[in-house]
Amino acid sequence: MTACDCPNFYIVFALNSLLKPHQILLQISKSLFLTMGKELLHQKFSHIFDKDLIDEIEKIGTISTFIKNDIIIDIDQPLQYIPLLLSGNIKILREDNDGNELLIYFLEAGETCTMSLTCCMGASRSKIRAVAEKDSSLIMIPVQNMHAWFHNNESWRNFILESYQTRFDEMLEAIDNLAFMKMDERLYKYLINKVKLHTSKTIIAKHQDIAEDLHTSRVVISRLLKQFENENKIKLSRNKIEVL
Amino acid sequence: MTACDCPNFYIVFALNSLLKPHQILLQISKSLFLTMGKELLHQKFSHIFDKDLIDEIEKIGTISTFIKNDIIIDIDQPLQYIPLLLSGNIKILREDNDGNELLIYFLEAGETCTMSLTCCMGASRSKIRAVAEKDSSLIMIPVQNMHAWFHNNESWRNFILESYQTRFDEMLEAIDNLAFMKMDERLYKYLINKVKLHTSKTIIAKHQDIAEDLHTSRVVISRLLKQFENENKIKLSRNKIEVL
DNA sequence: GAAGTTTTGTAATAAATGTTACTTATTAAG
DNA sequence: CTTAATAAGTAACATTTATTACAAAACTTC
Repeated sequence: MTACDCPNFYIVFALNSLLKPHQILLQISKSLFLTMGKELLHQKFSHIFDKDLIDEIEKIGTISTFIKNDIIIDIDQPLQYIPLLLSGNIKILREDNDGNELLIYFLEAGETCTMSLTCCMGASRSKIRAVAEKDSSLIMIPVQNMHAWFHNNESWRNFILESYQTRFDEMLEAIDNLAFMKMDERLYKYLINKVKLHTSKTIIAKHQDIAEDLHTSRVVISRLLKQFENENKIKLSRNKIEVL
Repeated sequence: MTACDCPNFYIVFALNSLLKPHQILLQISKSLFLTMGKELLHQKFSHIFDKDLIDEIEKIGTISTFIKNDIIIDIDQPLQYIPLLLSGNIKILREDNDGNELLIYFLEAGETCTMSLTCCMGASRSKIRAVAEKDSSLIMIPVQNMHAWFHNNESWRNFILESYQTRFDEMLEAIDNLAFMKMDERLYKYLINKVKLHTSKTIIAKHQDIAEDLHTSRVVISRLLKQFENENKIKLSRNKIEVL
């Protein structure tokens, strides 16, 4: 009997990463898992895609799940699927030759990664790294379908164009941040952004992690965070930042 | 008799800018002017668009010319036309609230400004400034046509997608430059880029202009250029940099 | 709860970039 | 040719960010 024939089996979240002790395996039925995914697909995308397309995505797409910090797509990895984000958040990072990282933007549920669009179009490899910011679920669409839909489905075409536009704006914002803002402003904006994204005043992160996202050093971040605390903008504790 | 009825009249380059003494008015016939534009359209775009589309562009598009340093599109300006670059080069700049500029990328003949695509799609205003880097000619397509073609012409659709991809890559490169490179590297890359673009080893520019493109101060550029000269990478004179 | 590990705090210093102020060179205009 | 305007050179200093080094605090593990 294969896993597929069994109505109840363990869905192991994030098969492509090592599980850490605190990461609990959930015992759910495969059908429940798929139902949840489809539910999310309808919820997040039914106002974007027409009925027929939703049905086709449901039929063709495969659902993948990732836990926090999983690498979803890495740099230079060839892309055969377009991901639609059903739940969670994904951060899109750039890396230089020396391994320095920089956060470019976040993806939220109901969005796609435009980078993967450009890669799939040009049959090239990923230029960015996508990392799960929270536990996340995706529905993956094979490139062939994506191409076909682009030529025969208007709602898909509009979705792609709107995605490009959103991402373009975010890239411009990333450029503005780097070119015109000092590190303290960049950090504060980063904190506010995180708070919005997680709809919680409390950010769970180490100074080191933040330093990597902003491509600076841990000491710089600690220094600035302490300064923010003195200005009563935030409250610091180990692994935790509360934005006031 | 209006200008249009006259077979020979002065085409004033860059009607939207003040002419400087050295800028010569060319006396050419209107029909020659249009013929040249159409010739360029065929030359630069016939391998991109199908025959029918070229014909339609020829019929619908209006040709505009700009001289060096003309502002073609400014920030917050509403966009009703998509420009296709027939000849010359255009630089795309970003500006912050304090008026600081930053060069994002250059456009070459045969390309379009993807920014204007995103703006036209969303019926929003320009987020960037486009400045003629050389004397340039454009063919302008009204937004309505652009929309229609997107839905019924595959070569146009592919052109748009490829434009997005090119521009995306260039935005990523701009981000890399800002995030990972020091000013000396950024400046050297800028010089090399200019040399390639103008297919000439000699760059005609003031240190102040370069400083603005890279969003730094004139003194910093002068210092670094002098350093490059000492390293025999370039040769400096007033308003001129020769790359060796 | 002792020992080890991880995270944060902080000072001292270095390097990169930005600013000010002034001089010198080059070109343009009369 | 002289004067004025513009561009470039340069020194001194300020600010921002990066680096190094180490100590203190907060958690983990046994």
